Amino acid sequence: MGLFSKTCEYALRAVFFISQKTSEGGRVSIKDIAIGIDSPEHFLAKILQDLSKRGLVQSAKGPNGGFFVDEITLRRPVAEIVEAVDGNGIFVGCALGLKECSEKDPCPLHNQFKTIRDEIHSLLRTTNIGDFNEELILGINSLKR
Amino acid sequence: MGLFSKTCEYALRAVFFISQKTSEGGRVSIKDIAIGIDSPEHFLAKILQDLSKRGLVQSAKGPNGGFFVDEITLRRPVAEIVEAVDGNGIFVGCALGLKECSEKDPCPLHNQFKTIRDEIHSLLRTTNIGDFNEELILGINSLKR
DNA sequence: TTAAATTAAGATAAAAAACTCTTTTAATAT
DNA sequence: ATATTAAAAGAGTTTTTTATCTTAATTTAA
Repeated sequence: MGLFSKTCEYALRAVFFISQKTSEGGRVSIKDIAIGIDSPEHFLAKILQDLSKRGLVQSAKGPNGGFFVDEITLRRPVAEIVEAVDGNGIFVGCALGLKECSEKDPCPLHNQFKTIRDEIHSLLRTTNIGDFNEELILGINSLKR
Repeated sequence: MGLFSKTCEYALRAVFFISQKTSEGGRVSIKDIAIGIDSPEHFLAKILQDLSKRGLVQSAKGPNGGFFVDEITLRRPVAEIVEAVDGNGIFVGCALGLKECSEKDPCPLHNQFKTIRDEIHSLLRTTNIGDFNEELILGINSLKR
């Protein structure tokens, strides 16, 4: 098991990909995204549909249509994608799955994991969707394999 | 989604529970463990069967039988339970699910998450199964709800 | 105004994870 | 020896996640 669900992994890779390809204008099709991030096309379509509804990517139908990200989206934090897909469990949940785990009534791992969760949260809140465009264009970062 | 699978959450809670109940001797039955950590009994039985094979808990059949942990197990790191159940993906995998993500060919989140993974790993390597016995007995820590 | 391109939506399928139930095996105590 | 207790093992079900396929709805351009 990874940190995120498979759906969320695809979502993140797809949004980074779209961001990189369209931050200067243009559109990119589901097909090209699926190839670009090595994901199942139809499954990805579903995921992007959902992100599109939430405004975490933009889309246009018809010829010359496709997905893209606008200025504002570029500056939204990566945390919003994770939260849209996987919920906030990774930021606030209990490591041992207890519903009522808290400062007051903690599980054995509560304090240690609180720190780690907070780090994950702040990391994802402070990095934005468009933050990797350059590295991706330069080929320093990878989104497939 | 939590950090660990549900199976792993049950495993951790169960082992902490058994440790607490038996570190001074005695046995505890699956039924009592299931009640004590609020988990499905038969499902937990499977999980403990597996942990028992791997020596991460001890078991005895028959009257006065049940599960327990011996001296050595008390001092084994919690990481071994996680690894036995969920594998090492949480310690070494890529946040975006890429197989070949590495220092050389990193995904956009590689460096940030490397740090976090390492923290999780070292946290779980340095805390041992028996480390919470006192807190559990005193009721400072909780394993259900 | 029609054909082509492209996402949206819906229905279904396959795989994995979570959970249940029944039978067998082993140990103990009487 | 036998009955009883408790885990081990096996088979099966349900739910969730992941993936596929088909059709509908929009948009554009000729």
